[in-house]
Amino acid sequence: MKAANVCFDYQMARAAGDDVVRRGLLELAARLLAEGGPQALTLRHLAQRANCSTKVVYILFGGKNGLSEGLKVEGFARLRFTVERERRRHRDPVQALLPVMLTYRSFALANRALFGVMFGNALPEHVPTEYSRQQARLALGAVESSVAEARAALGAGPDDAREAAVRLWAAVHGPVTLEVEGIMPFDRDGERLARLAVTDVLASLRLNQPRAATSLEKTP
Amino acid sequence: MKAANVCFDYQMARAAGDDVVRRGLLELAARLLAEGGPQALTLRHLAQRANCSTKVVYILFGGKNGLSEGLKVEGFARLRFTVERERRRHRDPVQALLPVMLTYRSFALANRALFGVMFGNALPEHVPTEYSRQQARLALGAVESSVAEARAALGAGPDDAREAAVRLWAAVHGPVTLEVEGIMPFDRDGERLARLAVTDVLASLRLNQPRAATSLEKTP
DNA sequence: GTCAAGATGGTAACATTGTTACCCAATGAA
DNA sequence: TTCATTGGGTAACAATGTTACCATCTTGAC
Repeated sequence: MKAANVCFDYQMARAAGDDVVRRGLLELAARLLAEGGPQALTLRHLAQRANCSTKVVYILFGGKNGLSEGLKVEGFARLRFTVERERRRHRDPVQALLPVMLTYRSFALANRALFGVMFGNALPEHVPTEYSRQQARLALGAVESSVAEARAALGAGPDDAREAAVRLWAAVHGPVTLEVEGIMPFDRDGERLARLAVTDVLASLRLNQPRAATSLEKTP
Repeated sequence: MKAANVCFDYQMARAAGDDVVRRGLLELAARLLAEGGPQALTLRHLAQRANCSTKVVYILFGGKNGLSEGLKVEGFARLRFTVERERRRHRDPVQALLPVMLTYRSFALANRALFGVMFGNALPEHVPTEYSRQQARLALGAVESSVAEARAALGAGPDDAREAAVRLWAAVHGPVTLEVEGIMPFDRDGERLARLAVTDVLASLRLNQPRAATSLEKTP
């Protein structure tokens, strides 16, 4: 049997241990998803492209639910990485907040299908596991750190960085979801709507303007 | 064959014309969806409960895609009705804005599965038609009217009521989606998050406070 | 070194889905 | 009356997730 795919060959990866196989299958699954949408992610397609049988998915992931779960976790890990990278690109943590949140939109547009798996119910009847929710929390943690840094730099801002992060996340999630799912009524500039959504919340949190950095102590 | 369902019997509705059949099938489909989630909405289930064959769905809707489309349109019609009803319950159009937007959340919680069909891709590989997008626009129109009324009452507010409506819609859509899909990291009060999201945008639009109603002309 | 036991994984069958080919019946027009 | 057309039921088909069965391969005890 000839190798069916240059990206990942099961028979080759098998020699390197289960972790490599798992990772390779997940990457291939993500590629199938990106190429042909959710309907293209079939156990048989995956097995064929990976040069193995569908049984392997059942051994390593326990079935398609497990594979979806793995994809979800993978997606949140990538999102977290993307957000963190953008966060590090900025010196001023206050000025960083807006671009960091807009990274959410870039990620969604660049990984539409994966985004659909992570948030929408692109894969039918998938029950999210506690583990995947934990991964989502980790991704949100990057935003939370960003908020905390900005607050520290301003000497002001919300007490509850976690709640502020959730509000920012939710604010950007709305327009991005509407845009990426193609439901946005009245075609509008998605980037502009996302930016407005973020700045509205930032203004409410008093995290928008890098007002002349006062060296006051934190006590009022 | 005995009647399989008290809600809708195909053989009985047939005598009343196609529109009744279409409406009855849609209502039954929505009920199946609400009762058992997207996986319970099967053409065979639907046909069995309706006491007919799956062929009828193909004749009236053209297949499952058409049925999903019909459900989507039905959902947007219901959403619009709900929003309009809430809008009429208030005298002061400015004070109405927040409860009107929160109706979005009530609707999503009361019709989780239908909401998933309307916005998430709960039904696989559904391509939204221009007609369904038009229905979504109609539902958004209710919000737009609400914004326009508030602006008129205040003698101020955004010039572009449509853009303001889209921003409000997107703002509330984020937290509601995260809540209803069960992805909200760190369990939070969904109602509070939705309210904050709306008020943040309202503040940005200067539509929040019914500041002492000035009888000034609109010119500055 | 040999043999048994357990894991690994491929094949094929099964149940369920959307979809459609085939066919029957009814209804209306010529 | 007869024929054609349309509505609609049955059953078959293709694709999918899942699993029973079985071959093969490793591995550890004696």
